[in-house]
Amino acid sequence: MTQNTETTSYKDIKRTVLRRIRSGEWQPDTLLPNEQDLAVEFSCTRTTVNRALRELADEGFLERRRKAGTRVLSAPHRQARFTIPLVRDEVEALGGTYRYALVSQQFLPAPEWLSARLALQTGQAAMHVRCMHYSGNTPFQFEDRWIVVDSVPQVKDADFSALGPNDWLVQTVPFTNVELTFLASRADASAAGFLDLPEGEPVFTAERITWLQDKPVTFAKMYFAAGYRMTTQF
Amino acid sequence: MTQNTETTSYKDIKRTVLRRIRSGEWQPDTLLPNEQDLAVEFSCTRTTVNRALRELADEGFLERRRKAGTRVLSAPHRQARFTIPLVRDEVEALGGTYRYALVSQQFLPAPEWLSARLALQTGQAAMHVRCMHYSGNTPFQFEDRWIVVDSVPQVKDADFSALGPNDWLVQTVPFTNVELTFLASRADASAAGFLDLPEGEPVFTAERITWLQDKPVTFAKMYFAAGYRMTTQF
DNA sequence: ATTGAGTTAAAGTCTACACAAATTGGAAAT
DNA sequence: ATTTCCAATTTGTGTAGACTTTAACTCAAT
Repeated sequence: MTQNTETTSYKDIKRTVLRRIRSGEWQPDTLLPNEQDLAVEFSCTRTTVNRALRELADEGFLERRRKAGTRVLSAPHRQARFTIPLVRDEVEALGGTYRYALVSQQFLPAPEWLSARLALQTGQAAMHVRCMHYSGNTPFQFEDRWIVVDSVPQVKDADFSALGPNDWLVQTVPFTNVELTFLASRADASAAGFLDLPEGEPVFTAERITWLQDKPVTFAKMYFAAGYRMTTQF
Repeated sequence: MTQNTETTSYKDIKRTVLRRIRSGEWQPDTLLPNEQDLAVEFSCTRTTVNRALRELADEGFLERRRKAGTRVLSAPHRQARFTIPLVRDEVEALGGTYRYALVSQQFLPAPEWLSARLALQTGQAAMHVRCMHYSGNTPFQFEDRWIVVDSVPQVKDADFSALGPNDWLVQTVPFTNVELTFLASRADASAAGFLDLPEGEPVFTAERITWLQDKPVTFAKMYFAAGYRMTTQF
């Protein structure tokens, strides 16, 4: 491997700047030297410094303003990134064998709460799908999903007995907007039954609404098995 | 071709590419034209195309590999970004008036579960702080935090009656690593009391562990009030 | 004091080019 | 049929320089 001496890449600069921030050399609110000066210090072009600082700002460490310069941001403005994995990937990442099972699938007029939530006409047709995701024989996630028939007419001919509704949707309809919500909910009778836990138990829950342009496509509520934790490091 | 010749910024390219993905013109798994060809199409340099595609890849829309090219990612591999706000900011963003209250503050040897979790010596000294965050007079969050004295000796003289431990830590110690976990837990007697909800109720909970280099600094468990939802759109 | 206009420093972006690094796909060797 | 190796392609990153946009600052006029 070729160790290029003295080449300062934007990654080196990022590392160095981060180190100075973390060591306290550049405290929060400190104004950094301008790009040109840093370019001289690191003996590279301003372009390279620019990229390094731009990315650090993007990652929430710095704040940059034209003419005002670049300053160190107080820590807690940071952002966290979570990967939203497919259930299958998540199960397999944990060393399990993924298994899917359809629970029920039927046409229904959209219930009132759903119509309100997705801004549907009252009584618009919807496909209601409930299914389970297992890791081996252990329940992993119970999914309760509504698909708006007007937005996805093909769903009338869909069969979710082998292919999960999420996979089917991904293959079938593109989407433009997603709203993802996490909350702690209480296991109702059916979720408790499928996830094999006592009714009323706290359940980590994700709600996902997907739109295609302005048209709501699907609303999904996913109940995770007991003990589920969503973790990220940064 | 209604290609506008006035502006060919990387933002225009991002917009156009996104539109093509969303319109279905470039379905998931589609291989995009290479940078050089796109540069010709947009009549700009490859550098500009590179920046546009790089950012889109960063945002989770594309996957790029040398020699293999750039392809559209199937949707669910996407990442979601959550801003981790300060409680104060969150309360104020919801239109409330933030209020802080210290519940208790005392030195204790770290309990076993904490020593295990943070890889401490058994019986290492710790500062245990419990406090409340209110929106007006409505409970918003109950915080239960441990601070490792060895890592933050100044904590011996800290007074958390006016300034919250998180704000104090941010001002006092830098940190290098954070692990953030979300889960649904069951309100124990004290959390239930402070948050004004029945014992055993599901509570959306965040755990945050912070390190300085290899040294664990603090472990915080934050219990949110009933009905709390963490939402993101993308 | 307050307002307003001009100056100017700093970041933002683009061009044009060069070389580096990865990795695919195929040819050659086994 | 399989493995090894090479070349071609594509993205990754850097240099050098120019022009643009924003907004902090200054100073004069109200």
